[in-house]
Amino acid sequence: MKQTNNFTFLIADDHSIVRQGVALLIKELFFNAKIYQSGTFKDTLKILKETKVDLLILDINFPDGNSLSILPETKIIQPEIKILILSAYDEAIYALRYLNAGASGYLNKGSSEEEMKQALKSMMVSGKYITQNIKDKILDSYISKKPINPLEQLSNREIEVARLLIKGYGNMEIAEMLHIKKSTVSTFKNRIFEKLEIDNLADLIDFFQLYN
Amino acid sequence: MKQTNNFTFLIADDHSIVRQGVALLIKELFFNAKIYQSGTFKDTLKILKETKVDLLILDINFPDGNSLSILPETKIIQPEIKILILSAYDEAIYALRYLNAGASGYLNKGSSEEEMKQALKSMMVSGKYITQNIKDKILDSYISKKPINPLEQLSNREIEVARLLIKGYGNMEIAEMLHIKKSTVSTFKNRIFEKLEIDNLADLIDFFQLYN
DNA sequence: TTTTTTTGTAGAAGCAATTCTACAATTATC
DNA sequence: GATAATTGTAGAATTGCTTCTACAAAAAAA
Repeated sequence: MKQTNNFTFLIADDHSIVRQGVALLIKELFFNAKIYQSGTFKDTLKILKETKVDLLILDINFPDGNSLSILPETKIIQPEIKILILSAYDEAIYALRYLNAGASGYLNKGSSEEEMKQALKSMMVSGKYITQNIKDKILDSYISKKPINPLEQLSNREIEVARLLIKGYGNMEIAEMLHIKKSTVSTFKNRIFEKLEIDNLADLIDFFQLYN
Repeated sequence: MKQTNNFTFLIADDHSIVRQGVALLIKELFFNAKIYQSGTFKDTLKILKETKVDLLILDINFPDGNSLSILPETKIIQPEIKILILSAYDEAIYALRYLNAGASGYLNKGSSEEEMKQALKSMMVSGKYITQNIKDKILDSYISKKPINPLEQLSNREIEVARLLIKGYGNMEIAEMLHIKKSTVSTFKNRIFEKLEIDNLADLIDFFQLYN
């Protein structure tokens, strides 16, 4: 059954097909919805300044700069706005960051149509949408008191090693630079990976790009 | 003005919103269109085997393995099929590869709705769609023979391996995925590094971030 | 249309990285 | 103040990765 409420949506994504797809979904759920679209950072802020928006649907890979920095700006312009993050990554790591920065929902692009509709409804009704997966993460973070920035878990020496690793140095090179044995470097690498719950260099590089 | 022809489309993309968006676009242009959708490699081939499809719209980042290898298979099953590649990356390097492998059109996800409609119409009318941008690339590549983008130096298989490497997969995993020996993966890794004049994964990731 | 280069593949030997175990020193926690 | 957890360090065994060599097929160059 279609809602008759007069909500206003802004879809911020640089891919017009994605915008079209989301718009279609919204129309199916909210009959009278006003839907705005923007493909750039600039346009997004422009629309936000001009028009009161109920729900901003924001793509995580925004072209000009990272979408993380839009969040605080958006909240300043429209403190009441609800923000649903649309992400191409399934990594729940990213979710916490965005939720912390002011978003109140996080949705993966790979989700089914049903999940998406659920997310949209949930955002409009209860103002938030968080999957069980992410809820678990948040709980974990409370229980274990792990910092939101996972890199804070690393000890000084671990950070030191991690920095050299992401620059592309091998274990032996790092051992020489830090005047320790290569087996020690391996141990550190292992501990770093364990703490961040990853198992390869590419993910470590991602982490440093995101959180550093 | 709407066409009345009875075309069949298959949209292969792992993101349902994208599929919805494309489907909407097609419906606007081709009134009676039959539209199939698939979210995996397997489904795509299954549908192709069962149903005659006029136009396959294929996402470049298909989850299970690379979409490049679907092209020859598709052409074997349905030699008459037209293929339009949908890419999230800037056309640059990839377009030529895919056109060479049997695609007859290449479209960026960031294109405007108008461009997309143009592409779809063009695919159905003339059987191909290539932007001026790509035409220029083709010309350039004929004239200068020198790739502007260093990644163009890599062969198809090398690109394939490189993309798995930057996702963090190890040699053995890649060997399994591509059904080759791990020593072969090592050889490829070496050739990739040589061609790009680098010697570690971190630099490879940088390269892909810059040029891709 | 030969000749040369590139591409896709792999075996074997050697080298590097990981895993498992360990331990003392520091730092938290109870 | 005593007990537990974390940190910095390393050896040995194993596993994974690189290097060097090789070869056939395809593509490009001469």
